[in-house]
Amino acid sequence: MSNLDQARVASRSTETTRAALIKAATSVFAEYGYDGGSVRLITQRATANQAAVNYHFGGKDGLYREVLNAATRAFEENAFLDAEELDGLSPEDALRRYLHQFLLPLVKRDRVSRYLRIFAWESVRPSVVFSAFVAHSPPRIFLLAERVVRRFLPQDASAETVTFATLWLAQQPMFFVRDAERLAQPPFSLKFDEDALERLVDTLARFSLRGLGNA
Amino acid sequence: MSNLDQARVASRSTETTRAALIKAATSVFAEYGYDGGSVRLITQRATANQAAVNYHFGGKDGLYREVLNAATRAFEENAFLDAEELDGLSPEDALRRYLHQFLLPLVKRDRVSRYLRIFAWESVRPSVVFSAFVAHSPPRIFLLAERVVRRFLPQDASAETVTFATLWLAQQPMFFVRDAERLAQPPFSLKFDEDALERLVDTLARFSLRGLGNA
DNA sequence: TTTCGCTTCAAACGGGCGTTTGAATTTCAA
DNA sequence: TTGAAATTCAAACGCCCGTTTGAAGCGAAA
Repeated sequence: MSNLDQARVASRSTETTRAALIKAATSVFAEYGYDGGSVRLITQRATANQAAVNYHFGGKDGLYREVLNAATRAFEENAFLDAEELDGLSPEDALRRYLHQFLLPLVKRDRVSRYLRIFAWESVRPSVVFSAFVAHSPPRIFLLAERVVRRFLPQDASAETVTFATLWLAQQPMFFVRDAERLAQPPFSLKFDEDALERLVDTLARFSLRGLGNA
Repeated sequence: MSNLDQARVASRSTETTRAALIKAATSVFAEYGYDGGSVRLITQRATANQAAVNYHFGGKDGLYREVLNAATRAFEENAFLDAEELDGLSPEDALRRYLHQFLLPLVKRDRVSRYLRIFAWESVRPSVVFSAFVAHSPPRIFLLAERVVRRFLPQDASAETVTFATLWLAQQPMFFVRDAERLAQPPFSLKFDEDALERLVDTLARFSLRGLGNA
């Protein structure tokens, strides 16, 4: 495998192609998930040849790992949410902030939003690539939900309860992020402008905090 | 199309094949969803020829519609949950009963459980077949969540709020039903026996009713 | 300018999918 | 028993997928 050697003396063209492929792959995987996103569509958006994916990344999975690496890096740089910042807030505000940040993809289409959508896809049906990836080094973003949940649970809560609650909280915003396009159409017809986003944050935060009982 | 004529004078063998295909399709679609379930696997489980699906049902989509019809019929016969029974309960008990019935597939593998799993799949990424099917006649099961939710919301709640809340409640149990196998493995390792089911119902009902705030 | 290694490219490969085909088989009324 | 209709069957078709191939293009060192 001379890929590493190639990278060391990479020409500008090489880096251009690699970057274009990673960028295109990020948007395609965010839209369709790993299994649903095709190499042909990625290379088409990157105006690159189909074989380029295999040449530069060893395959579709290698390209995806590169995207996941970039996402992990972004989250480690707290581009999404600072764990320490969370601790400085009250439990209620921490929950609210978590939901708000996670629902941002509904109105913004920046880089972090695409990463969040990819994670939302993986929370539905994890690809083998992703499973192997998180088995090696669990992404920080997954620990944020647990961090928020623990603020509410008693110290002596069982591991099962913590797992239930963490999975539960993590699912709250993911559904809306993943299915934004579908929810925009009948029979739901939900339009997500910034006001609707705030109302959704309100609703989810209220339900998450106090449930339907005090709605 | 002489399919209708054929059906009218169908031999016993015809009905046997049709029934075997529908039964096999129900289990395959419950396991893998519509897109993920292949005709080859269905016909293999039914010990039928691949072409039989097209001959008897006009295609994979026709077979799926047949399964959806059977599911709709089962739910209309209140095999899952009686809408009037719900109204007889307190809001809290109605919610609890809704969650319990919806989580039953975690420990039972009967016919209704398979139907529920199919709906859980469709709640993630609806197939075009399903979308067209529910556009024609929305299945009763989808109205149950709204029925439960309305008990908690004020009379003058906006349509958007009702939609938010209904989608929210419907998602609560679906995640666990859909991903039962995955959650049974590391890193979650959740074992769903009947006791764990009760604890999960407890947790979800508590969160849904009173949120994390009073956990 | 020639040469050599990196990169691009169009084309094809192999495999899974739903579907179609046409012949063989079974069924059942005449 | 015969003959036509209904059903089954193995095989192939066409499509999309990720990947491989080998030649062509390109840039920089000799």
